[in-house]
Amino acid sequence: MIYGDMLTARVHIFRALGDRVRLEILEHLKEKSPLTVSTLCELSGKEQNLVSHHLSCLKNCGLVSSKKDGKNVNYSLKNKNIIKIINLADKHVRDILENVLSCEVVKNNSK
Amino acid sequence: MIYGDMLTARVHIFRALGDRVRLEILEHLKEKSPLTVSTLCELSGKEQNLVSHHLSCLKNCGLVSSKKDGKNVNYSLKNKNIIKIINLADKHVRDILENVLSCEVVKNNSK
DNA sequence: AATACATATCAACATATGTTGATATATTAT
DNA sequence: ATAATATATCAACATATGTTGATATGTATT
Repeated sequence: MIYGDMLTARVHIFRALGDRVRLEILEHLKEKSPLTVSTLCELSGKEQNLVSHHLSCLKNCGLVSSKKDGKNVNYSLKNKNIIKIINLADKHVRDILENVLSCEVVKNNSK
Repeated sequence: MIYGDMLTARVHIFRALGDRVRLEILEHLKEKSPLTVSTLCELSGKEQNLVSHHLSCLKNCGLVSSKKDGKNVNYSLKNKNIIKIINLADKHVRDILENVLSCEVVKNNSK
């Protein structure tokens, strides 16, 4: 069986990923890294304090890294692993959609 | 940019994974599938209503499947993709640990 | 039919979490 | 030094979520 600490870490990672605003931030960083906080605010249309708050969560969970540059702070995806996790989640969603679409009952009715 | 629906689906999947009890259930199902609700209760030491509740969440999110067998209900992991996602999360945790351990400052101090 | 067993569901409560507004900190420019 | 900009943090509120206890549903057994 798995260690309690690893389980806790798993929970934290998935919780960090289980928020719309944070996923949007990651999506922007996936398209272009690094980005400043204010740029992320513009792109997401969210308030600065909210974006900062979520960025600190993402950073605590090791999903993004930050580097100070003057009065700006540049955020980047921590590594490619995060993209893999998100892609697998997307694949899962698509697989489930396929299951639904392959339902025989629906298939027959829709003919 | 990603579609809103896909983003919502992502959030749901990660939220479903971001709970200790649900991850424990998945861990048990990873070791052995299928398992009945009562067996999962014994293994996890949780109440039946709680386990049922979380199983319905896991099922809604397509992470487990169920099959009725008399008065029992057998639950299984939906597919191998879920194991991959969990493994990637674990890898991420380990990667972060490695980052911490490779910190030069700490290295020098601990010599 | 009555009972026991397995599972699901509901209401209520406690807690965690996201959001907002205000404010603090730090850096650059005037 | 002062003002302006960028970011972080805090308290307070609203909402979502997990948990618990009670109950309902469905199946097998006697």
